Amino acid sequence: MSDLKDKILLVATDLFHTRGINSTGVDTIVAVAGTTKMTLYKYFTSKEQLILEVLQKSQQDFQSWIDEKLNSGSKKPSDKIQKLFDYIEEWVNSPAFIGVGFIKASAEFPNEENPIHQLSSQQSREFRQFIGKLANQADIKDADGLALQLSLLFEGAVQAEQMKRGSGAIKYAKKAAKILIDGAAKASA
Amino acid sequence: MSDLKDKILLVATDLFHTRGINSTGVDTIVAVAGTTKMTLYKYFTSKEQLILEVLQKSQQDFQSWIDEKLNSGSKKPSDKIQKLFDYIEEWVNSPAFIGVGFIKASAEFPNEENPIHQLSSQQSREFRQFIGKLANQADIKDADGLALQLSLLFEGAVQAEQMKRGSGAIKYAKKAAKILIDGAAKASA
DNA sequence: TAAAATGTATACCGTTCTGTATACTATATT
DNA sequence: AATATAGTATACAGAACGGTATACATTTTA
Repeated sequence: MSDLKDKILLVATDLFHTRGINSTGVDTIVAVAGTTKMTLYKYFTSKEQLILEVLQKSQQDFQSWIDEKLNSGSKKPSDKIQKLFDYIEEWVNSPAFIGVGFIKASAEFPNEENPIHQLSSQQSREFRQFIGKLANQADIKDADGLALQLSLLFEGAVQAEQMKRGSGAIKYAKKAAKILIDGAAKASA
Repeated sequence: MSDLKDKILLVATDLFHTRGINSTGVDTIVAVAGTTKMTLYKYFTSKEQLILEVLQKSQQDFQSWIDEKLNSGSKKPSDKIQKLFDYIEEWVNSPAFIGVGFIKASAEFPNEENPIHQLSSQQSREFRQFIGKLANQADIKDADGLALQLSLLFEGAVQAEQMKRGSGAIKYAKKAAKILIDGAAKASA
């Protein structure tokens, strides 16, 4: 992949998060990236395509990071789901954290027929299913139900953290998650 | 208050939620409201002012609705906080539900110096404090902590419900809320 | 060395955006 | 009847938007 395409993706990701997607013009993106519109439109057929690729790359990066963390720790399923929010807290508190793409994108593009909304919705669903798989392997009875609850905490905490950095939202989300997981584990015994 | 100002506020509220704030032009608003830009700018000094008033009115309406519900039921504090998510579920499942303004607005205006972001942030904080007051009256020990957790569930569920209507998110949020409330109540005994 | 690919620079097109100026009409109020 | 008030209709200014056309420079490849 070209260096410039990467640079454009990186810059766009940052600008979309700090200024909003609709409020960020392609002129601004190329200016910050140090290139021109001609180059941008060589790699991306449209601004919409650029947005979609930014969303995809962001989610892939996050998912890879989480996967690696989970694989480097305990292999026991019940440990894994317990550790999940510890890793999320670590990720949210890292300086590189700028938010979750699909949460913002679905707010800026509420129309369900919009491709950007559809991708956002799909990413949210996939992350919930990922949690569900962890819950299932940990032999939790209503794994899908717990996964939905944990994803609500996750999305709520990220939202809160974006509204005000250092709000401590993620810390309390983690505590809540542990209570819900323990409750669900007990119910399955 | 003028009929037309009310109508503009109503139409703007609806359009902002269904199409997004930045994606809704004042031309569209006045066209749907059946009036002209001259009239809009007689009542609102700018689009930003209109957005701020829409946010304020939306939150006031919601808060009034919740207050009334809580006052018409049991006066016992521990009942009140237990009932809170029942009312929220009723509200989310009502046909009139279109979302929570401050959640979307803070996503579209991420800059913390922006007045719209500031109002959104304040409204989120006020709602959390409202839950905290209920928790306090119910003699829950870490009332603020529980309030934060419940607000995360609230915001997460509304977010999820907006991504896909009928997702059942609010139902599971309610279950999670009951678990967290019971846990917090026990800890204070 | 010739040609192909990659990127830059810049001007531009058509559209849409917020916001305003101007002139006109209908309705109350005094 | 005279006058203020509320609203309409419409045109337009000035800027920003997404996207394209053209011409040129640089590097890679064959």
